[in-house]
Amino acid sequence: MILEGTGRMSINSSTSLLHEQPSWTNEYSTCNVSSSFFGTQWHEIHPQYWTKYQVWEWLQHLLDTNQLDATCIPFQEFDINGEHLCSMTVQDFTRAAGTARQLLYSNLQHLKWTGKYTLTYPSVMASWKEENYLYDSSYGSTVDLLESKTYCRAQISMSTTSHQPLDSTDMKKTQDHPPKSHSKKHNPRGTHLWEFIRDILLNPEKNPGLIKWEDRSEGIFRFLKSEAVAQLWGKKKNNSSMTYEKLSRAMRYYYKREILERVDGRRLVYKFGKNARGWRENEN
DNA sequence: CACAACTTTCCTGTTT
DNA sequence: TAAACAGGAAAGTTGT
Repeated sequence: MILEGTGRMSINSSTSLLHEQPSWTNEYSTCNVSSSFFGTQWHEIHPQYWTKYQVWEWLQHLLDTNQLDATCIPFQEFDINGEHLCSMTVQDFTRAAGTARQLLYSNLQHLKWTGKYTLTYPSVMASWKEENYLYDSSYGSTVDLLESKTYCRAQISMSTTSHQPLDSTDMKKTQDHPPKSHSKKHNPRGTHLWEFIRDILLNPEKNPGLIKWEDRSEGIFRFLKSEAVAQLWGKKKNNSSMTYEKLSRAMRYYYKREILERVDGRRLVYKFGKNARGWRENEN
């Protein structure tokens, strides 16, 4: 709706669409959703209504499409139906889902979030595209993002007993360092680009496959929908002409400041540097 | 108003 | 060939 059909720019990079889809949108044709054990396949219905078997299918699908070893997911923790699965909190996932918790949680949130389930493959993909491109109605303003982030953070901090505020935009540290005369640093327009990117990564509920962790512990991530992220960034800055071209120039300036490190040879891949804060799972 | 921080915009050239 | 990547240069925005 926003730019569809204007022909001026593609919201998505075509390479992302064709080859680098988010893990959970990977080719259905290759994911051997063979089972119609209960008449429907797991991706055709809302997770809420999955049987235990379909929960298992979903897990298996994630393993397959992400080329993960089965040991990444403790299947015994998921001997549950969809209703139970959907009631799991971030804490539950942190406890139960092993190293794949981030993937499982964000994927499930996405599936719950899209809320469109049809019976044909093309329709499924169409709804995916729609959701992922026309995110604005539910994505709303970045206020939504921040509010949701805050909520997510609250849950995370409860579950990890972390006392470290992950965010540097909403609130300032109050105890660590002796406060300067001014508690806030110079921070034009509220949030810096790298914080904006970080917050998308940390906010699975509102990250419909825009950016994905490549290596969570190393802080390596990849843009899946580069132009969509740029549009969102532009929205935050009230700049409708933002593009990935321009956004990426700002990203490159971060190399010198060591907020980002170069990742050579891989397009759309960046890595947080020593001066980027708040992205680690157990920071501080 | 000046200034600094942080982009944003534009551009030319290179790489994938 | 189209997208990305690289940076230089300069203009724009915003908080102090």
